[in-house]
Amino acid sequence: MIIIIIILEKRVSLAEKIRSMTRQRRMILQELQKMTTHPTADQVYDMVRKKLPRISLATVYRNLDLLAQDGLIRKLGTAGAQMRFDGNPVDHHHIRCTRCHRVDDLPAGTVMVKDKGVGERTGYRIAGLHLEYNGLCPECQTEMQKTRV
Amino acid sequence: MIIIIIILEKRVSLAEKIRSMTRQRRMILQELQKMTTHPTADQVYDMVRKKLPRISLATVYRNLDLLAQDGLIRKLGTAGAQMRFDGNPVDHHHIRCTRCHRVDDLPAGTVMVKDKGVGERTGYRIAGLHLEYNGLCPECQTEMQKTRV
DNA sequence: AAAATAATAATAATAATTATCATTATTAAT
DNA sequence: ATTAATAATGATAATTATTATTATTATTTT
Repeated sequence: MIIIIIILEKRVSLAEKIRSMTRQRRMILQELQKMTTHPTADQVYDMVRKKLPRISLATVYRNLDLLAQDGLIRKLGTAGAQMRFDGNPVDHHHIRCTRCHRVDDLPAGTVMVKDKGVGERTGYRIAGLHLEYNGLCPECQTEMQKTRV
Repeated sequence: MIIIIIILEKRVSLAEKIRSMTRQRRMILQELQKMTTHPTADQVYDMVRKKLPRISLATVYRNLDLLAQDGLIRKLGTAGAQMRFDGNPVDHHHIRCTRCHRVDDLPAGTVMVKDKGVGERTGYRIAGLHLEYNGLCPECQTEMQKTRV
């Protein structure tokens, strides 16, 4: 008689893991959806604290991140990253790798931005614009393939 | 007899103040112009240190900032700022005030981005793009007028 | 040459974000 | 339902990038 014992490191689930919607997470989402000001994490914290006074700032940061991962909210801009500098002051656009964070130039003429009355519609006195693509760079694409099963 | 004495807080020059090009500033500019990698401040620091071993990281930060102010180099992205979150996950663009840093939505249909073969030309697997205008918001425009002489 | 101004190097301070970890809550298994 | 396993939280420490401070050195102006 042969007995095979398999010990799994983790419990296995065939279905995709669904994140549990905790009171805190729900409240953060609710409050953020009410605001149209594109708040910072500590501004969200201040709002949520009125409803859940014992919530921690770390919980707010963690959940904002998870909610963004799940596509329920968005992070703005390319902030969070470290500042980068370009020795070429002539207007041009960039593309940034989501994995290794390297930044490349977009060849001139690759993109065309056409706007009509941004200043008029927003009331802003326009100074400039910033356009950045993001994706997986060639090197990281091959790296990803190696890692795949 | 009336004697009027005017004591100026600063020496006054009719011409625009021209920043002196120090050895350190020149070297930072030179090295940055050689690099096409859009380096971070500490990467510039590492390069420049090979030539000027006694230079300080703070000097690198300071001069990168001044060089950007003078338009000789560029800062990338909207980093440096604090991360902001948007409760609306639907694709749309933004405009940010350079003075008070508030962020507003751009009304749908204000901007059209047309690109041809970004993936093909760069080798990246494109995931998305981020477009952000910047300028002076209505409130800051009036504030600026008040401050004017 | 002397006085005034500006820039630097070294380092301390700040501020935003992330990591740690004991405790509590939630989910799954028996 | 009870127990075991997993995940999330709150509190706080740690980290990291950047900015501020300051005594000293360099550069300009008078």
